[in-house]
Amino acid sequence: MKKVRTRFAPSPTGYMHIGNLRTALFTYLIAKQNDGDFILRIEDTDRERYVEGATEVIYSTLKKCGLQWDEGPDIGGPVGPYIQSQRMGMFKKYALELVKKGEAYYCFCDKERLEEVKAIQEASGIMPMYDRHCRNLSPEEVKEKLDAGTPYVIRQKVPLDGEVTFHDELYGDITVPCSTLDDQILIKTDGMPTYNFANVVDDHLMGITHVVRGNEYLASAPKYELLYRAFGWEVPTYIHVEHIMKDKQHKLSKRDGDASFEDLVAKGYLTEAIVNYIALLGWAPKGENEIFSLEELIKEFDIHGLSKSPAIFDPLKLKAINAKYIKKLSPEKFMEYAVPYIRQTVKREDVDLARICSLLQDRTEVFTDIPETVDFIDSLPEYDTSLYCHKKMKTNEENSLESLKEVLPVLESIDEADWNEETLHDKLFELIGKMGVKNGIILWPLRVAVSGKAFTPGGGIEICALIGKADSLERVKKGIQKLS
RNA sequence: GGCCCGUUGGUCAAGCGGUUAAGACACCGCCCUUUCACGGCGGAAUCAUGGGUUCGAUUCCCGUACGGGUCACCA
Repeated sequence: MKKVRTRFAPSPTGYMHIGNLRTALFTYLIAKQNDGDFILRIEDTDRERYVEGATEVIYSTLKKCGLQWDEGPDIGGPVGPYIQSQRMGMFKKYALELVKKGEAYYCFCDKERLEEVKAIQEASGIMPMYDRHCRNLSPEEVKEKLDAGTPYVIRQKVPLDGEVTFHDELYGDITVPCSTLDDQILIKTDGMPTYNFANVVDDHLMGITHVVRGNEYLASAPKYELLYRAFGWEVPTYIHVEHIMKDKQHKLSKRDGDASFEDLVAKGYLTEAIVNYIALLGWAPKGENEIFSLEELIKEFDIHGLSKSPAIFDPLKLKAINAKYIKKLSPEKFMEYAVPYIRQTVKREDVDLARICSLLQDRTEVFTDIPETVDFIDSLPEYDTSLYCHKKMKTNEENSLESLKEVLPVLESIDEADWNEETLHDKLFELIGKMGVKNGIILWPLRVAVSGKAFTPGGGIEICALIGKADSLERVKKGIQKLS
C-alpha cells in the first residue's frame, strides 16, 4: 500500500485558531497512526493578509503541541518548496495542459462585463455564475486575442449537464448536479493560480493521500473531483470536519478572545490539556476514557468517530480536563507554574509557598484562578457575616460568635514557636472535644474569620498556620467584632 | 434563492434495525474527610416533527420545521 502522506496547509495570519489547530492535530494523527509523513505547507499567497512573523507562530504552536512535521519549509524535503509563494511559477503549465485536453479554456472577459452579467443574474433572481461567454471561442479567436495581448484568465470547463459524485470518508458519496457548478478560474490575470487550483496541483505533486479540511470546502469538493479527473490523477481521501462553534449559531471567532491557542495559554490552560480537549471537539473516543496523551491519541483516534454536526466549544469542559492535567503534575512542576500567579496577589515574604502550592494543586482548574483564591493571604477582604451561616455545618451568626470567642484564647495560648498545623490541630480538637460539638461548629467559623471567603485552599487550620499567629489573632478578633 | 450538510438528556455526546438509549461536563442528594474543596456513590431522557418501509425503527426512505455551509481574478 501507498505510504500515507498528510499535510497541514495554514495561511500565516499570525494567529492559530483552535479549529486550525484541530485540523492540524487530526492530520498529524492520521499520518502517524499509519506510519506516514506529516507535511507542513505554508499557504502565503495572499499578500494583503500577510503578517510579519506569522510563520513563526505556526512553527512554535505546532512544536509546543508536539505536532512535529516530517517535511516543511524549515527542514526541507523531497517535494519542496514548502512555501506556496515560492511555487507560483509551476501552476500555469498544468492549466495549459488542461486547455490542451479541452478541460479548461481561456477567458478574456473583463471585470466590467462580469459584473454586468452578475447584476443581471441577480436582478432576475438567478444564482450568479459565469455565463461561459468565452467557453466556445474558436482557436483562431483565442490566438488573435492572445497575440493582441488581451488580458485573460484560464477557467475550468465544467460539464454542462450530468452529475458528479465525490467521496468523503465521513459523509460517504455526495452527488451534485454539474449545472450548479461554476466554470471557476484556475489561473488569474496575473498568471497566478487561484487557491482551489493551487491546492489540487500541490497536493498531487506532494503525494498527499489524505486531506483533512474544514467543512466550508465541502461545496467546492465536486470541482476538485472534476479537476483530478481532468488531469487523470488519483484523488486523495477527503475528510471534511465540521466547524467549532461558540454556540449553536456562532462560530468561535477571534473577537471572543478564546478562539486561538495563544488565548487559551494566556487563560492559564496547559498545552497538553488543550490538545486533549480539541481532539474531543467533534470526535468521540470508542471507550469511556477521555484523557489521552498525544501518543495515546495516535492509537485511539479514528476518523469514523468524527461528528457530522458542529462541535460547540465548552469552556467548562476544557476547565475540567485542565484540572485533571493539573492534578497529574508533579509538585515541583505545579509550583513552577503556580508561583507567578500566587505572587500576583501574595506579596508578603513570610509565607510557605510550597505549602500554598500543595493546598492549591488539587483544587486548581485554571492557573489564572489562583490570584483571586489566595488574595486573602496578604489582607483580609471585606466579607459579609452571612458567610458564617452554613446549613450543613449547623452554624449561624450566634454560635459562630460563641465559637470564635472560645477559639481566641486557645490560639493566644499557643507559642509563636509552636505555631504550626500540628499544634493548631491538637489544640483546636482539644477544644472541640471539651465543648462536645461537631468539628464544623468550630472550624467553619474559624475558616471564615481568617479568610473572609466561602472557598479557600485548605481549611482554618492550614490558613492559620500560613498567615501566622499575629494575623490569625487579629482576624479572629475582627470576626468577633463583626458578629457582636 | 439554488446546491450540499446536519438535528439524541441542562450542555457536549455514544449509538449504526431488536439496548435497562453509554460516557463526560454541569446540577441535585448521600458518604468520606482536620470544616469549604478534592475524592467516592447515586438521581433524572416521550432520541425536532409528520408520513412511510419493516414482525420491529433513535437507527432505512420521503416530506416539514429549525440550524449550518457554499455560491470571488480570498485563502
